[in-house]
Amino acid sequence: MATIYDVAKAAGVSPKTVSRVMNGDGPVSPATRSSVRKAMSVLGYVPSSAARSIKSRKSGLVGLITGAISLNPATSRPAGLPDIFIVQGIQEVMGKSRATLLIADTGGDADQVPALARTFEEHRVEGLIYVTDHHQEVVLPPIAPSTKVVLVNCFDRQGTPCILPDDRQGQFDLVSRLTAEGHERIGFLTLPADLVAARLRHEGYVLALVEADLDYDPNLVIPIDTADPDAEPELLRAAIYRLMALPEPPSVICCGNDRLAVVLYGVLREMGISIPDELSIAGYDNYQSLAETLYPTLTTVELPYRAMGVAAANALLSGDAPSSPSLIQGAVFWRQSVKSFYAEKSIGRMK
Amino acid sequence: MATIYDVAKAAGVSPKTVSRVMNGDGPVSPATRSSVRKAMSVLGYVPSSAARSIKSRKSGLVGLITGAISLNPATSRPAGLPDIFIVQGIQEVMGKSRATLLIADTGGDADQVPALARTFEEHRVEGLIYVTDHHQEVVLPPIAPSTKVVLVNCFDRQGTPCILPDDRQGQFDLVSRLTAEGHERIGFLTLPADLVAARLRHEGYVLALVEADLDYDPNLVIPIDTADPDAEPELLRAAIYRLMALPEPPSVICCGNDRLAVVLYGVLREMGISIPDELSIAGYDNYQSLAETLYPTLTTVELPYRAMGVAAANALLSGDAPSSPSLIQGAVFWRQSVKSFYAEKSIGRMK
DNA sequence: CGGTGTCATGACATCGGTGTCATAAGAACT
DNA sequence: AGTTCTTATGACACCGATGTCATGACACCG
Repeated sequence: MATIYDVAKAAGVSPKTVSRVMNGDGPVSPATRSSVRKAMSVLGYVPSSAARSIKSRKSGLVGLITGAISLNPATSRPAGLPDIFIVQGIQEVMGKSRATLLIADTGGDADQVPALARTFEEHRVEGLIYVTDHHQEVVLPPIAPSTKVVLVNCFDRQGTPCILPDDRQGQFDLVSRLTAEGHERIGFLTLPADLVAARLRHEGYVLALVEADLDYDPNLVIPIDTADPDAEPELLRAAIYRLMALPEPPSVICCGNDRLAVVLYGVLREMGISIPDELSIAGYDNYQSLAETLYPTLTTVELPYRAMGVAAANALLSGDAPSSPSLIQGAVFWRQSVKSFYAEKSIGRMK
Repeated sequence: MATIYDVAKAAGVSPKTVSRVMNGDGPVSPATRSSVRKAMSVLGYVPSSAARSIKSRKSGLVGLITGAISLNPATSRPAGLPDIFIVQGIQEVMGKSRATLLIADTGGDADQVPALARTFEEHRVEGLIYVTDHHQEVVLPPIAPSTKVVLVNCFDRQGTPCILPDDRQGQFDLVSRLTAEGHERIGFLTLPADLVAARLRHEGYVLALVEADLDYDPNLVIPIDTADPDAEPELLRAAIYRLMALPEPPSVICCGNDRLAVVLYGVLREMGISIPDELSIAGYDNYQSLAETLYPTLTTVELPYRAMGVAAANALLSGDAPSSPSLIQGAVFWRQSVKSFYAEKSIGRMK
């Protein structure tokens, strides 16, 4: 591969002059410039970013650590959501900047993270983004303090800047919308309580009930163990029996996430309960390929992954990473699976 | 950031000795070794890969150009398939090697490719993988001949090493399986003929008929224009009418891809035709999140994207990139949407 | 016409490592 | 004891770019 010296020799000038032509530094006469340009193209010269970054102390690289690529939910069942959208958001911003994105995938193994972070440090990345597949606490390996770090979908105890989905607000918005449509008995099939998202969404659920001046009935809230997907239909069936056997059964059921809602669709079909005429269903995540494909389409709350990625990349590039967690709002997507309770009642009367 | 000189000074040795400790080059006394190690950890020393690669001429980087991240089909409708699986396969192999993967996303804009390739050359990548979202011909920008290039899901006229799905064989296998199950009238809703995959799959279809000693009836083959997704249901409806109005209507319909099959499901539901009792359906791609979610689950041919990614990465790492296109086989996934024609007949008799 | 400023260019040092070769201290051998 | 071989280590140049400073050629100005 040709070097700057080869170009200089070919053009009959000094290496420094070639450098000037490339970077537009000092003044260069038009004649010299064109002969240098010619020499560069003849030799197929491409400057070495390694040599460059040695002096300038700037690599132009941003590192991204994720499991999103290997753990794409379409392949591996138990995985979380399409966190690949976070990567998309990051990419979208990085593509517009000068930075080159260095992506490392953990392959689902968190033990890989220190080694990957180390590799990034060797490449002198100017920023490091760490993305997890679900909202959780993490412990970062030691990283040079000069490297700016942004966490996405996770947080640590050191107060590293982080971008998080506003799960509490999301569930609050959904439930508020349900109450506004007349629903008063709102079932909630929550995710296991050890998940951060589950706790926050439950808080949002409670807050929305309070705001609507409705009582919180613990009988309406049933945690579903999602550890074993094969067991889910059975768990859901049992949960639905319990809910529908209540003196005042729910008119709508919120699922901890969209995937659970899909399974619930199947269970309800088997049980002969029609959605949304007999029971409305809502999910969480706006797992689009599910929510829009289902019949009826699923009302759900967006997990704003793409926006989170964008926020993370911007935080890194702008340099002023927020010191406190940055909560990103997700919109409620209102689709066919939820019917206004008023409508439901009137249809009931018309029968 | 600490340099090798800082470490040397702290340990009271020469930089070269520090280098020896890191790389296990020459002999180092145990005492010296431990004091160097200590100095390294105290200073938090991380060697600079830029400085290193200048002399060694090895960057340890592999570049990947793709649109898979930004063009994920779950977000943008008209896009192709989850080519992200190709990236997964590549990642899977790279993660096990020493190489670091540099990923650049075109954002769907092919004009970006030369610029991205250039950036990679500046980083002196040791290999370059170019992935497209569907089987097609491409034109590569000029790339230094020393850089090994592998194309995935695409090919060029220069005979650059490439990894392709064996579309012909895949369709052949599917149709052969159908004929083995007794189907003799096999409809085929093909993709537009300007797609490479469409041509190859059609060839496979014809070959399978020949092998089964069945006539090729052009009335059974209808190309569907997929340019405007909103128009698809109408096109499919018309196609189904035509097919079912034939003197001998098909007992099974092969769709150009799984997405088309999904739309067809909806159309058939509307038309009151049940799958697979009245008509069997097969797709192509094994777009898993669709094929397994649909009711009934969809029989289809796998587009072996992950395996293609693995093959590409291995070709690069092993160095002996195949000179001729490497065709990767995809398996037939036999699911509920196709019924044996014998079974169909017998049920018909039982009525 | 000499002094000053601008333009175009090059010499040289430097970034942070590594390859080459030299060298000093013992150990081993004659 | 002198020679040779090994072991442990350092001095120095070099990879390919860029920052600093110097220099020569003119142009401009009073």
